[in-house]
Amino acid sequence: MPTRPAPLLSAADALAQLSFLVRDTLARRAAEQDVSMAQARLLGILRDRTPTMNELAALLDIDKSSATGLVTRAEARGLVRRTTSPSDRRAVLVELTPPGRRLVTRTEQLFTADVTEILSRLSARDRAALTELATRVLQDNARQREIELFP
Amino acid sequence: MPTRPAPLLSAADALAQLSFLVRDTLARRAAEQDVSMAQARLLGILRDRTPTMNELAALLDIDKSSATGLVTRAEARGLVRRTTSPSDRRAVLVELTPPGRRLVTRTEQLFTADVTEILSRLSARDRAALTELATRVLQDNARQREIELFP
DNA sequence: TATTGTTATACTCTATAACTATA
DNA sequence: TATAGTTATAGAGTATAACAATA
Repeated sequence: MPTRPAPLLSAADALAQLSFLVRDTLARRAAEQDVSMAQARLLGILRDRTPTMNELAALLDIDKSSATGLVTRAEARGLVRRTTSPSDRRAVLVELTPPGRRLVTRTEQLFTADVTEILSRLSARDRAALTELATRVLQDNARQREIELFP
Repeated sequence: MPTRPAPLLSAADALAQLSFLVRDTLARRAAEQDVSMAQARLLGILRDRTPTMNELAALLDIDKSSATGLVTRAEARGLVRRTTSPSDRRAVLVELTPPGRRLVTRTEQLFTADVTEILSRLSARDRAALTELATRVLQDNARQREIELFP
């Protein structure tokens, strides 16, 4: 087992700065497609789910009235669509349209290439370790917030 | 050497979601002190500098008119103060007030405690590994962009 | 009565363009 | 003329509170 040098950043500083780096990378790719960060996040969530408006607000951690506006603007651009839930006529399901899905796919491909580049100096083992540790942290958090990390 | 289970998220997904988690955590603590994410970022930058309005806009990567509004709102809350540059009467210097500095310090302490909690399910070894890997990624990125990670 | 979603309203943050004061 | 900063304006994103429809 190789020993590692002591980190020069605290855990808090390292995670904060890494999050800014990742965020800026994603924001740049989203902006290339004329989509804001909030819209990109919305579309990313809808990639694998068709949540109700309430569930969507919980997943985005915003108020349901904010989710209404976000979805309305995305709908006006033809990226998502509203349907009425068959099981509860009060509930609204939100799903990607084909153009919305294409945009998500393109953004994802570009962002994945960016992350590959960002991690390119790590060994394959270290890349896997970083991904696995991040996933565990997210799983712990999702469990605590009682939301599903893997839909 | 213990083997790790294969991650259920891709590196891109894991880093994207982790960045949202960290950002939301910081935003929540800032909100507790009635400060937005943008205000918190502004105050954080002013912790170690007294830039001109122009330099501030560059550091925040926003338009100078946006910086004007940001500083005006922070000034109205007594968190920052404007002074005229002695060397150029057009230029405005922005600096923290004592209450602004106290707020920065408190927010930093709270955020550090949050990160400790977020990582609490990891072993000490895994926490150190995550911090060290994140730091290496940031160092690699800073080197490539010819920027100093540690100023 | 409780829940789901929308609307009305207000504030923050951001950008573009036009403007003032100084260099 | 050029630069530093502000103002006017507009749009996105967010929250709170009140509301309608459904359960």
